[in-house]
Amino acid sequence: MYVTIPTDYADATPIVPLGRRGPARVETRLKAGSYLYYQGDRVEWLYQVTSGVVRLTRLLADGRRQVIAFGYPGDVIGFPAGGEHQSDCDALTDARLQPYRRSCLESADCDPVLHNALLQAALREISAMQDHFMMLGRKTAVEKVASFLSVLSDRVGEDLGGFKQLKLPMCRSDIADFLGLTTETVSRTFTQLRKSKIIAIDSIHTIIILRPTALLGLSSGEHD
Amino acid sequence: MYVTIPTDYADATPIVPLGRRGPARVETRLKAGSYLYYQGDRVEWLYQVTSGVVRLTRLLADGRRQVIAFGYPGDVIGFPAGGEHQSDCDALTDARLQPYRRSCLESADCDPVLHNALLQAALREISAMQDHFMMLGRKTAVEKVASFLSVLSDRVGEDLGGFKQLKLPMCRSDIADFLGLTTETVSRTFTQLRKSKIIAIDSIHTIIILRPTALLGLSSGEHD
DNA sequence: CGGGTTCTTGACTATCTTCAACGAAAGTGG
DNA sequence: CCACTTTCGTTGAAGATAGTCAAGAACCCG
Repeated sequence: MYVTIPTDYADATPIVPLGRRGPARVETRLKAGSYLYYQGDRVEWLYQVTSGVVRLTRLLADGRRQVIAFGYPGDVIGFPAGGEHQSDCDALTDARLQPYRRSCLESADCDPVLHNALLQAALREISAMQDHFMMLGRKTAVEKVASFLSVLSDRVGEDLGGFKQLKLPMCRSDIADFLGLTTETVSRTFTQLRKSKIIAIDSIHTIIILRPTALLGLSSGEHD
Repeated sequence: MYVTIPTDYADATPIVPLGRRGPARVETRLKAGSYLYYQGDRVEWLYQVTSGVVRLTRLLADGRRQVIAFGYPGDVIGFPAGGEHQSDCDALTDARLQPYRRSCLESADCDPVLHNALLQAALREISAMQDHFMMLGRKTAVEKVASFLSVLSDRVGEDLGGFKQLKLPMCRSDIADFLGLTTETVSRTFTQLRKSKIIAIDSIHTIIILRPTALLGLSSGEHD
């Protein structure tokens, strides 16, 4: 998932219809912290996250890291290029994933409906990544963090007596590497949002959105 | 094209085999400055650039702009999401483009070879965009500009008695909006590279790469 | 309870942006 | 064809945003 400006996630995350013809599908289970694949691995499978959260990362030679995306339920991950995985993937929480053969994306032979669903997922991915370009290239720290929280709370926030509660399974440095910031800046920005009563920090990994409209405003450049 | 770290463009830009079965294909001609499509337009066609250079852009409400990509010969542009174009596209130079029906991407019925070629182009696009994330999120101004020039000269530089000459059809603000910088910073970085004898600026839109290895070094974080 | 990791905060710094001015290049109309 | 205007690129000075370095607090896990 590319957390940018809110989009219609009802559209964005249809549950892919399962192919009827393939061999029996076994859901993959992944423990928190374990890797699903590494950059350079040959791609045999794509996956749709069915529960839990995974993290896609890339490394630069000198250790700088970019978190490419977080994979939430409904997201399809593992699109190949040149037959190889383009990032590392590991689990932030225990996760379950539905695997699909790479061949189902690359040819319609095995199941036309599934083929098309995977293709549409790839096209949505391209569009979402374009949004993320704007985020990385043109937004300030506050705008980035506000966008991040805003989109996540729309997508996976839990209603909590008028407010929305948001669990963040990733650590601050993951958020930083996703948004192109440092952990310190992320932390300071959280504090700033807390002090202006836009969010409350229930625990390090649990945020409560007090004023969603204000948060949304900040995410697109309104001041204060 | 996403100008990031050099990749193997021999692989990256195969000329898509033309479908044999479709109706006669007419090449689209586009004059410099004219638009091919706008964000929100319904997608009828994808295009492969056959000559010239096009520019894909997105705008934020307050006028901030992100150049998503430059389309050079071989690049496929116009991937749809939700049936709509996700960016504006206009021509930086007179350009010719080979159109392909959107249906050829979305179904293998019309021409399986073409369908697969377009699909592979979409997958390469995803991978290239991931590289560009690293560029936007984690690189300094010098690294960004050096990467930009390095990749472009590999891909479209012309040999010139030992050196490589590079024509830049885009203006400084296009480069800035592509790299997530300001025009002033781009301009200053060009000057800096010129003063360290790594490039020469023949005219505003013509660069000569004097020390490609040094440029490549800068693009991945070597100092000086 | 203790040790290690993660998060927060502070002080300082660097990089990049902003604002402004000027020169060069390109487009326009007489 | 030339003067005029406009746009684009470069440069300088000043300022702001985010990064770096460092220390302490909070949290987690055995």
